[in-house]
Amino acid sequence: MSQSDMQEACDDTCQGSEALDAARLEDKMIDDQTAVELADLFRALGDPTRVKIIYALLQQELCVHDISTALGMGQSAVSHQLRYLRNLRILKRRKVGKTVFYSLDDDHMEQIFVQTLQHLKHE
Amino acid sequence: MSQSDMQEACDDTCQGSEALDAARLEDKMIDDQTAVELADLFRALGDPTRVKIIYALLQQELCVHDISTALGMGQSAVSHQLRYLRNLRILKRRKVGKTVFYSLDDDHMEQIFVQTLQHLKHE
DNA sequence: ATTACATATGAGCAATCATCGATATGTTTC
DNA sequence: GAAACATATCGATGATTGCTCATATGTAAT
Repeated sequence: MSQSDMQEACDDTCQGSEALDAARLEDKMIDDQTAVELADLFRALGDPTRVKIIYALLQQELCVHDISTALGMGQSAVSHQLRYLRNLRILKRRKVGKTVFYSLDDDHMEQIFVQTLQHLKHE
Repeated sequence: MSQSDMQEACDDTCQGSEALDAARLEDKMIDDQTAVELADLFRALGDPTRVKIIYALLQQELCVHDISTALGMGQSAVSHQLRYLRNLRILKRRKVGKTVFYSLDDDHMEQIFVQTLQHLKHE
């Protein structure tokens, strides 16, 4: 309660915000659903295991077992993450006999990784 | 244990993976630290509130109160997220009197958002 | 100094999540 | 059909996290 009072009052005193009436701010806001979808996608990349999986698949198609071996992780954990990434249409499957090959479903991932790696290196 | 047995055995039978000896896979893997740092960055973008904050700041510098108002959230919650994003050098501060203006510390975010929004729209 | 404002911080709680172990499904070979 | 293999799924658990409430810090005006 004391917070909303504070906010009301600030509308009159905040420097720099006179130029922004509420209407203008609304216009520049991202809509809720898009924000959630964006966040869901980013969160999918927000785990070291999934980063490693995607990075490996950036270079070549791999089967579950090979990913599991490469990461030194249990097959179950890897399979869970693969399903997770597939549900978000980041990965796709290709079945050959009993083996399932995973690969990227989209070529945006490469650019996203490149940009983010640049952000890391810089500064 | 039964899992590693399964993995050993698969090395001989997995189709398509004959071309990948362990050494080659190692070479194409991302190193652990980089994976963690990448994941940390992505996780920072993996929340609707933070997405909204960054999206708003993509267009203009804003003070804490204005962000708080725009998102319809408590000042404390916003302040916490701002600190979080600042620690990862995604945002920077500029102080004017009692007001603190936040803005992006880097111009990579725009590209990252553009690419990821494209991934969303497509398919 | 006192009051009001703007932001920052700390503790606690509910919810989410990554992993593991065990088991299930699907496929090939014998 | 039975056995072996590859992957998928289920349940449980420890760890992380986003928010709220309360309070602290810093700044400006009277």
